[in-house]
Amino acid sequence: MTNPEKSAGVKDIAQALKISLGTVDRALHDRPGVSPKTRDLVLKTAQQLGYSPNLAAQALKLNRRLSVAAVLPKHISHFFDPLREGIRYAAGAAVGVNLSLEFFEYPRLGSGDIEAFRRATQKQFDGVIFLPGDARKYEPLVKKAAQDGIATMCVGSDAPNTERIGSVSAHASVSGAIAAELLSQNLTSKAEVAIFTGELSTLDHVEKLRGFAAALAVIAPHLTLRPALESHERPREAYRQALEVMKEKARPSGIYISTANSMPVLKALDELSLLGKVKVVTTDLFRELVPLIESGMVLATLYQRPFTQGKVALENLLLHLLRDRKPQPILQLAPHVIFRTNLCLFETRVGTSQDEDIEAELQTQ
Amino acid sequence: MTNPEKSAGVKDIAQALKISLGTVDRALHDRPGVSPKTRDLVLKTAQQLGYSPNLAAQALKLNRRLSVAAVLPKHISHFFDPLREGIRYAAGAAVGVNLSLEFFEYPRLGSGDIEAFRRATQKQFDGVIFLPGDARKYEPLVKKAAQDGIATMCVGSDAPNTERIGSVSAHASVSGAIAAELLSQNLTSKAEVAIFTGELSTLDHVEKLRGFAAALAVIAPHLTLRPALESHERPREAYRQALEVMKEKARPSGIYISTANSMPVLKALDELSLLGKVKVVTTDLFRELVPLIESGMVLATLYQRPFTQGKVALENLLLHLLRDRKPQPILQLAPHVIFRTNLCLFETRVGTSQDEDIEAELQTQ
DNA sequence: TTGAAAGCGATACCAC
DNA sequence: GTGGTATCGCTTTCAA
Repeated sequence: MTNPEKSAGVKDIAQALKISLGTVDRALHDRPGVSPKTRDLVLKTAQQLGYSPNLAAQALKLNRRLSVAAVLPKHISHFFDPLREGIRYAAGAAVGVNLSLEFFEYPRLGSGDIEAFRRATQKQFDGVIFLPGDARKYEPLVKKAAQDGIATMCVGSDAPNTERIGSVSAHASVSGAIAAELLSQNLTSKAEVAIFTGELSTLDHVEKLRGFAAALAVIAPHLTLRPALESHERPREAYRQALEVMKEKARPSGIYISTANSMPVLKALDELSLLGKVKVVTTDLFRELVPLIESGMVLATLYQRPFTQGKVALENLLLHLLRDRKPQPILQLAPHVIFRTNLCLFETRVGTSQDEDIEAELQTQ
Repeated sequence: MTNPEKSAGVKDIAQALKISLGTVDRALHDRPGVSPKTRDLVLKTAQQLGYSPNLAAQALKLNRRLSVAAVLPKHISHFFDPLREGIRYAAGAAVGVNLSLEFFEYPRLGSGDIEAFRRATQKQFDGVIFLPGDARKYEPLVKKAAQDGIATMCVGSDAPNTERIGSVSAHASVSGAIAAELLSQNLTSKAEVAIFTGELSTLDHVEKLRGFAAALAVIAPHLTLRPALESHERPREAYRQALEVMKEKARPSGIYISTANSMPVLKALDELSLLGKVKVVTTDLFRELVPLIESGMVLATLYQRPFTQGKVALENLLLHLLRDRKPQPILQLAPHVIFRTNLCLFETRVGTSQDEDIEAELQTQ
């Protein structure tokens, strides 16, 4: 039994067994060129002595250098800017790796994303972080990347059943379910509710719809759900649809907007003088939304924590790249429910958050 | 201009200037024994070359060893166990430090806490993480610790205007305000609401009361607040008070329990067949609460993220101890609002979460 | 004021 | 199969 204050290193094991450092190293790492007997002996004494490798020394010697690409859209910037910052933050916090990070941008989901991904995977990066819009389209590309030895990590949404090494996103169906619960709490009598979504080919949006509908059915039988309104992320379309549906005599009393593209809908409501009369739950947080939440015109918004998503995505990618390649971790973050009363904790980040805001970002991550 | 792929090190600077490594190091670290001229020259070229120190090498050479104590109560375990785990997690993730962590325990807040803190600060730790119950009583102790060169970090609550190097807690007044908003959403007509609190000498509890009352006044003028009920964390007392107040003819329609000690109150409600009829918002999450949230008997609970609190507390303490001692960061985490619909994301941790649950912990941190 | 060199702990290469 | 040893980049001590 040695000094328990100081954890043992390879040297200690070698001394204890009167063998060389090289042998100890080989045994510990299951490398060829060591007899089974000595291997077991080393492993056992390592256990006994409480061996734990000095990570700093390990990192120094190995001198790993990794290159990672992040392929993300420019829009919507209030979501992807903090996400990128989360990635940068995690990159800065990474110790013992010489990490080179390259960002690839494309205008928006569905326009140039596949091409950007292809461009990124052609340069031999060690890992690529990307947002799978239409997941099906990425299947062959991710497969090819995996064959080329490029680890791919989904962020913002998932591409299930592909060779990606993991994914990080806000839990979509739970987001939808929370929206349903909030509306049910605020609409006590029989009423109709509507959901405005973006693109039902995006897994994330289907899941939100699913979660919303399911929760309504279970906990709010007094609320009936209208057919989902798909705006395809086009503001005009969303505005038109909102005007149309809200002008009806039997208009919905509650609305869930499951995409960040909520302003057109809110504008329509405003013009019809329905803001505040109709209960609205939105998604994400951005500058224009702030006064609406503060004044109670919007009941709540479901914050998808883009900074944390980016941070966690890179952290896990590095874990995969540096340590043993484990089975795919599918992380689904708990969305933050932002009301007018806790808005202040998130408000610092509504602008494209810069520099000093990192402290604040960390506070609510 | 050198290869931009690889960031420059001390060696590169030395070579560029044809001076020795020692001089470069002295200049970079503003150590004595270097002429102002060469110092500036080194600093300038460091800038030009994009010098960034190899943290692994730095850590290896410095071989810092730090000792940290965490002084926390045994009860309530569903809060402090995950908090301790968060501390352990951060300790495990710390690279380049030989960290020795020692836990001090005492039965509960107010019984043995001061003594435990004193015991911990007598052994010369580099840092101490503790929960300031009655903050006033800690003032002289924290001052003494600071004089002895021990960095103290508050967790769970804060001890303002003391020499602690920082604090991490859930934002208390916002917690109270959210509770008010939830009740106001669920009680639309004129009604009374009650708040059950623990100890009004604890800053955290006063703040929750403050936030609750303030938000009620602003956004829910139709709700009137009864005088706060202080249980002093005694279950019997809470139960008695609950029975008494809920038996009245003009009983409250909404209840906010701002302490984890909510079961006695819920038991009283159950016995009076008021569960589900009275709107209840609780604090924290533990096994017994789960079915009540699932069934809608409890509207929501405000989760104070103990794991994250512990993790962040140690992370910041280490930051202070290793890097430059910065001004005190007061971190107030955004509490998670847990409804029946997002309960599933938090449920994994209701037992005293063990081993494998870390992944889940991280998911919702 | 500056230079040279030893070593932190783990790894990998080359002898034997 | 095993032992010795140079090396990663930085800090620090000792000489000059």
